[in-house]
Amino acid sequence: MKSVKPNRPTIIDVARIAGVSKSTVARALSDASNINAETRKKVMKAAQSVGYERNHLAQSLRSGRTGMLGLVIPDIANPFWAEVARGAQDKAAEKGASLLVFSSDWDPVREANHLRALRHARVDGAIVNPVEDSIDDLGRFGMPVVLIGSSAERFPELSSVGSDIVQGVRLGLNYLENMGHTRPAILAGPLGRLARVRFMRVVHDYFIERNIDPAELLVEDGEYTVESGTQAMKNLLKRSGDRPICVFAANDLMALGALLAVREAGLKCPGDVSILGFDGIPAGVFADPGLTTISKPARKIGDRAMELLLDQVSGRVTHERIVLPCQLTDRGSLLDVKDTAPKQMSSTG
Amino acid sequence: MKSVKPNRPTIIDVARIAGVSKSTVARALSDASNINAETRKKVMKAAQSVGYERNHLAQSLRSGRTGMLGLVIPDIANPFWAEVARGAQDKAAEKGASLLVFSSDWDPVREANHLRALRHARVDGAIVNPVEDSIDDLGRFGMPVVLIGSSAERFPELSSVGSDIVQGVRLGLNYLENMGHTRPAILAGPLGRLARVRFMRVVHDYFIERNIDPAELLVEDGEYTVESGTQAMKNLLKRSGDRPICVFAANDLMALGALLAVREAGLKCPGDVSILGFDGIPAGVFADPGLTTISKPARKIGDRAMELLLDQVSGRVTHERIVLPCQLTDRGSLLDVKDTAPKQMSSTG
DNA sequence: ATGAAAGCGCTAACAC
DNA sequence: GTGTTAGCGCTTTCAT
Repeated sequence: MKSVKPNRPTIIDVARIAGVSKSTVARALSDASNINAETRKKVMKAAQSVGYERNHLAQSLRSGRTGMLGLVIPDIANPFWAEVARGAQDKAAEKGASLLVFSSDWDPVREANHLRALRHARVDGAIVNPVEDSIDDLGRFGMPVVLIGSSAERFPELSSVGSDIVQGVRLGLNYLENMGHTRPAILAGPLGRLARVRFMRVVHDYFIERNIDPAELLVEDGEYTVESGTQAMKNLLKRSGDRPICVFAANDLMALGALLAVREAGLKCPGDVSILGFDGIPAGVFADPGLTTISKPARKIGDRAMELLLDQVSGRVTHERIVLPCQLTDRGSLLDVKDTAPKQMSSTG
Repeated sequence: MKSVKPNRPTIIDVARIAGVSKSTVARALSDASNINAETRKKVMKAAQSVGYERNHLAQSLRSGRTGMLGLVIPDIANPFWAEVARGAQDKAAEKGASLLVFSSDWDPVREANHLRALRHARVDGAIVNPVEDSIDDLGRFGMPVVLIGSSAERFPELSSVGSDIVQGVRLGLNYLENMGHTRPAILAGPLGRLARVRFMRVVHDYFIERNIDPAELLVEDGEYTVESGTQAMKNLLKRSGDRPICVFAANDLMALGALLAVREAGLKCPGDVSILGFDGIPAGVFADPGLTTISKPARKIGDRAMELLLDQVSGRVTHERIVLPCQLTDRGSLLDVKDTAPKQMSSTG
C-alpha cells in the first residue's frame, strides 16, 4: 500500500493535463461564455480523467458565498417542526443549496450557540424560529434572515412566514361554539412565550365579543410536550365542581397528552371530554378517535420561508410577511353537546 | 444611512488595532503556547472591540478540516429517523461540530445528490443509511464514513451502528408465540431492500426451527409508510378463509397504518386483529390501544454513530461494528389467545 | 515571543 | 479566447 496521491486534484492538475492555464479551467468549469468549445471539451475530459471535484471552500472564500443556508427550530423531534424542516430542505435542494438544521430544544443558550455556528459556517442566510424574545440581535444578524412564527411581530423589518394564529384560533373556538362548547378549558403554552401571549389574546378577544368574561375560563400551562399535556389535563380532571368537558390545546402534542390523561382516568373522549388540538401532526390520526385539530400548513411554511430566503440571498430584496391560513381537521374527538344541554341564549345578558 | 464598513473585520484589522502582526493575532486566537500573556490580552481586546469573528472558510481551506459532518437518512419526517438525527446532532454539538442533515426520501438519485453535496461541502465525515444497495462507492468515498442499518452487512470494512435485527425479530416472534400467535402475517418492507431480506431471513429461520413451513405465512409488502400499511392490511382483510388474526409489521408507521385499516373495517384491535410493530416511535402511544412494538434505541444509534465518526475523523482509527439490542414495549395491541384456542403441541411433528 | 512570507484552491480583473 | 496576476482570510514554517 503506497499512497500514490494523497491530495485531491486541483484545477492546477487539470490545467497541466489539459495543457492550458488554470483560469481557462476555471472558465470551463463555470461555463462562462468566453471560451472555445473545443477547449472546454478538452478541459472537461482532463477533469474527468483525474476525478476532479471543485473545492467549495476555496470557491466560497473567493466568492463570499457558501451555498449553505441555516434553519433553527425548537425541536426536530416534534413532527410539526420536522415537516417544516422537510419543506425547507426540499426547496433548498431544488435550488442546489445545502441546509444546516439545528434544534434548539427550546433552550435560549443552545439557540445562541446554533446561531453562532451558522455565522461561523458562513451560511448565506438563515430561517429562524426564535425561542426567546430575548433574541434582540436578529436585526443586526449580518445576513439575510427569514422568521418563522410569532416573533415576526417583534421584528417587523424582517421577512417572515407563519400561520394565521388569529384566524386559526377563532376557527377552532367558533367550531367548538357551534358544537355547544361555549367555555372550553385552554391548554396554553409556557408563560412568557410570545406564542402563548398571541394565542391567549385571540381567545380573550373572542370571548369579550360574546360578553363572556375570559377570566372565567380554565387555563393550564404546558411546555408543548406530551408529558406536560398529560399533567395539565390531570390537573383539570382533579377539579370537582367545574371539571371541563372540553379542552382546546395550543398544540397537538399537548392535546394528545391530554387524551392520554383522559383515557388513564377511565374517561372517554369525546364522550366525557372533547379535545381540540392545534398543528395537524400525523400522529393525531392514530388516536381513537382521531384528534380533531387546527392544521397549520407545516410543509408549506418551510417551503415559502426558504423561497423568501433564497430571494433575499440572491439580492432580490423582497420584504414580505406571509401569513398562511389554518384549516380545521375533524377526526372525531369533539362531541356535539348543542342539543344535549339546554341552550342558553347569551344575547343581551 | 452610510455604510461604514461593509465587510467583516479580519485578523489584519485586529492586528492593526492591537499593533502586532497578523501571525501574532492568529496565535492568540488559537491559544498557542508560544505567546506572551500580555500580548494575547491586548489582541483579544482588539478583537472584541471590532467584533471580530473567525472565518471558518479560510481556516478550513488552510487546515483542510471544516468541522462539519454529514448525515444522510431516508426520511426526516419519520419520527424514528428524526430521533436518530437528534442523537447525532446533540453529540456533534457537544463536540463543537455542525451537522448537515439530508433526507433522501428513499430515492437513490436524491441520495447520490446529497452524498455529492457532502463531498462538495468538504465535510470531515458522514453517517449514512444507504437506501439502495446500488451504492458501491461508499468504500472509496474518500472520507470517514459510519454506516447505520442493514447495509453494514455489505460493507464490513466500514464502521457501523445498528440495532440487533435478529434479536429484535426473534424477540417479537417469540412474544407472539407465547401469546398463542404461532403464524402471524408479516407486513414486510419493499422487495429488494436489504433490510427486508434481513428481516425475512430471521423470520424464515425462526419458523424452520419450529418445523413450520415459512411459505405458509401470509406476507404483504409495504413502503414503510402509513398509507402502504393501510393498503397491505386491507389486502389481508380481504381474504376469506385465512384472514389473519395477528400481524407483525416491519416498522411502526406501517403497523399504525394497519391499525387504521382494521378500525376502518369495523374490526377491533386487539380483539379481532393483534398488531405488533417495529421501531418504537412515540406516535404508537396515542393509538388506542397503544401499539405494542419492538423498540430500537433510535437516539442512541445516532449518538453512538456520531461518536464513532468523530473518533475516526480525529485519527483514532476505530473500526467498530456496534449492534444495539431492541426492547419489547407492550402497550396492549396484542391479544393473548393461548388459552382460547386449543393449544397444539408441535413437538415432534 | 514575534514578524515575514509562503501558500490552501479558487475567482476575477487585467492584459495580450 | 487565453494567460497572467493578484488576492479571499487564514495557518504555518522559517527567521529573528
